[in-house]
Amino acid sequence: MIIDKNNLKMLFPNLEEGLYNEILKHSTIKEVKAGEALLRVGQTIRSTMLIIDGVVKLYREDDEGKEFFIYHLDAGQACSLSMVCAAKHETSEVLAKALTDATILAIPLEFMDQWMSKYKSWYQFVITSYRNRFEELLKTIDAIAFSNMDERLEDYLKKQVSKLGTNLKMTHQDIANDLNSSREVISRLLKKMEAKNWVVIHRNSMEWIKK
Amino acid sequence: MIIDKNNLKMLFPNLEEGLYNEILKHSTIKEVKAGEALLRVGQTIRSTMLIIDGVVKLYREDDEGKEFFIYHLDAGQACSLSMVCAAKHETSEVLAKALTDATILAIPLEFMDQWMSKYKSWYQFVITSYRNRFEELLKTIDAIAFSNMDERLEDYLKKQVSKLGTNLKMTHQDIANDLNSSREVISRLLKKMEAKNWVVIHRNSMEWIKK
DNA sequence: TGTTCTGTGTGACTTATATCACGGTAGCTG
DNA sequence: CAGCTACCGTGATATAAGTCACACAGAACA
Repeated sequence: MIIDKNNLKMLFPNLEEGLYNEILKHSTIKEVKAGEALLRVGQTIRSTMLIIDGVVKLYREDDEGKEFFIYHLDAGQACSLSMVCAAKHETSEVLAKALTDATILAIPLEFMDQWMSKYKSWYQFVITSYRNRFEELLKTIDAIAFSNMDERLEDYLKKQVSKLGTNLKMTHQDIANDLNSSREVISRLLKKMEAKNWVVIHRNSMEWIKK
Repeated sequence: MIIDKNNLKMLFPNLEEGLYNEILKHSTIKEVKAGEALLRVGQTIRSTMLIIDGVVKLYREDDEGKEFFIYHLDAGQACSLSMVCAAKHETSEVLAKALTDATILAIPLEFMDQWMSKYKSWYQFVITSYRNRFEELLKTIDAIAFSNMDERLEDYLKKQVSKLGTNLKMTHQDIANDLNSSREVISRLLKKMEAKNWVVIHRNSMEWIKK
């Protein structure tokens, strides 16, 4: 994928002219295949990552390696954690996996500090990213603290639909893993949703038909 | 409480000289009584808050007003959310309550932007605050996603002890509210902990004796 | 001093979710 | 096509947590 100033402007509007040039000059492009991890727990972060294309999923891991889905990142967003960590030369607390094939712009960490004082628009962008990610985390907490599995499943599917369209290619086991539940539970809940005409279940996929 | 440059330096080390002066010049001091709310959900945030003295508890609220405890803020820390929100003139997503009597330094939001580009130490401080708060949130998610109530209760009590000492003046109902559980459940779990000699239960209080 | 209130303890029961055990089936692969 | 494997459905059962009902005890107060 070729990235020029124009598509950078489309994805990240409101940055200063000079900043677009610097980004293009200093960043490297990473192509990631769907399913691949682009950041692992414990990995040292050496660059800030901007999502150019595709969707990335962020996970929290427990001691036994169970992966709990926390939120999505779309094109035009930045991995906030990579920004905080990068600024402090620290390691990742999360696992990031490409949901679709994805293109990532990696900006070496030394520019974080530099641009922060040089470009007001960069500072605004970073702060806004943080706020948005923080809010996502709070919503995740709401879901697990206050909602039952049926609501959480509904939310989860709606989010997937908003990223990938109504035809969801995933198994019940996949969903169970993301929600830290079990296949049987998800199967039963999906059946109930099918009875309510929210979804049509196939093998290895399903179709979300609820408006 | 009188705040001068010296105690500011003690609480927030590594800031630039000029920045301490600016903080003292432009901020106002707020005294809050234990139990009082210093920030409500939906409230517009007009200043960034630094904790000078005391302990503050942050909560997430659901639609029916149930309060779910997320983390503590100590003296020397900043309310990250007040920083993000302040920078964008937005409203609060959380409820902040004083756990003890507390002293807060409120810095009008216009200085956020200014100092960010003027003082590298301020930028570092803000970024570090974020990272730390983000990590707290992730730990909170771990707890509710991966742990049972007994572990969560233990964690919770240990945190309280680290803030307030081993003599905890709170009712079982208070704890149940913070953990979004019910009094009976907490009562039973505490009984089990007492049997293991982790805690001695009194009326309206308990003593944590586990090392 | 007795009365009231608030906090606590506990058994019985309900509910949500997890786990176990299995049987069935779609789709691939040789 | 046979046979295999991954996925799905479902009853039975287990477990954690929430709810209900009520008894009781210490503190507060009149």
